[in-house]
Amino acid sequence: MSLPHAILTALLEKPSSGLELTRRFDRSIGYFWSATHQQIYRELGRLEAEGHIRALAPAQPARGQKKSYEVLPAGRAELARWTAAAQDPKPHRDALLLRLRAAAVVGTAGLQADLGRHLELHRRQLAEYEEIERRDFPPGRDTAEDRLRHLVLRAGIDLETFWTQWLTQALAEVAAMPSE
Amino acid sequence: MSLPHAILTALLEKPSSGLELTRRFDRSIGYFWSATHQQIYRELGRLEAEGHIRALAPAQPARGQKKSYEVLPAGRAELARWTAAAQDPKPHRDALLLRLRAAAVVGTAGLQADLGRHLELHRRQLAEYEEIERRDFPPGRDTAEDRLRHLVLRAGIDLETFWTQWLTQALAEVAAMPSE
DNA sequence: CCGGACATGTAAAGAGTTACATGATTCC
DNA sequence: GGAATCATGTAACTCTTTACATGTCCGG
Repeated sequence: MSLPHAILTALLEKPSSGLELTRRFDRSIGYFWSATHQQIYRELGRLEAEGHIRALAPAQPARGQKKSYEVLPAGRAELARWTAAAQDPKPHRDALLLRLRAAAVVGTAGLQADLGRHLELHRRQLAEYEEIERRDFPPGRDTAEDRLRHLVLRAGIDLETFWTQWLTQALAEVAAMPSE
Repeated sequence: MSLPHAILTALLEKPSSGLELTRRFDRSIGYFWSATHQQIYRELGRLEAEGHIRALAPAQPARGQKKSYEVLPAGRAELARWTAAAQDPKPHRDALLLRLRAAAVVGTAGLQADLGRHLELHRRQLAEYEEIERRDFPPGRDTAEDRLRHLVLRAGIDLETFWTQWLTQALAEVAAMPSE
């Protein structure tokens, strides 16, 4: 149940329309909570019905018309409540690790190419995060908000760093094996 | 679409009944692909209908009767196909990172306790993985299967190590902030 | 006035979660 | 024979994904 809270956070950072939110979920927020435009429109409808957000610019709500939303006090309160509430971590699901375990049983034939592709994807993501860090978090700025957001970005950087290293090692191991 | 392949892998490692699989998904396999017993029974039914697995010990298939399954050649072939096929990584979803980003907007009040709880959970998971490494991967063993499974376990260990370090730093940062 | 980009949605299928139901076995 | 445990399963719900539908606006 995190999607509504992801949307509330995004709207508090900046009131937006559905499509603008979709774009921000393709970068920024989406790096750790992805969502498609269908999910976003549905959830915007629910949040409005619950009184957590409200449409700005009361143009006629026609189909091709842009509709922007802002967060109401009730929405901010709900987000604060959720942020502070205890939540158990969700169990992981990682298809790549599963595939390696499967490969231990059925053989590694054909696996190398996709491992290499994943390595390249993680390298690119890492480069993108590092670019964001250079741009948005130059040494010296020091508000509480900056430190928190930088911490989140550091998690992304460190995780991508881990995956590039792990995949490099995995590729070396798989390359050294008979294809069976 | 990875659950059937997780089950095929588990059944190839060792033919099992639904409940035995459920238990193994609570350790081992479940560390990177979790599943509940309801999912497992539903999927066992599908896999049997598709001819990928078959029930062993042809006792009458009554309700409280144990029913074990083994993988058929078609199931092994499907698993090999899936293992080698190119797959895009699924986008991440991490509620804790989202909460930190939300806290940058609504304040960090109440967050510390749950960060500490998560840190403790990750420490325990790390200790469990390290225990498994000591037990199952003593220096010297060197089959291809061992190396692959060890690689998967190392990913678990390194990820948990990352989270304990990251959470330690996050706690320090949050503790140093005014609660707003 | 038409094609493409912008913008908001609907429908249906798939995957995962939660709650509950039912029968068999074993131990007291 | 009653309670606890083992074992398999159903049902309902939520969340996510994929494909499609519809309307607006703007440039040429």
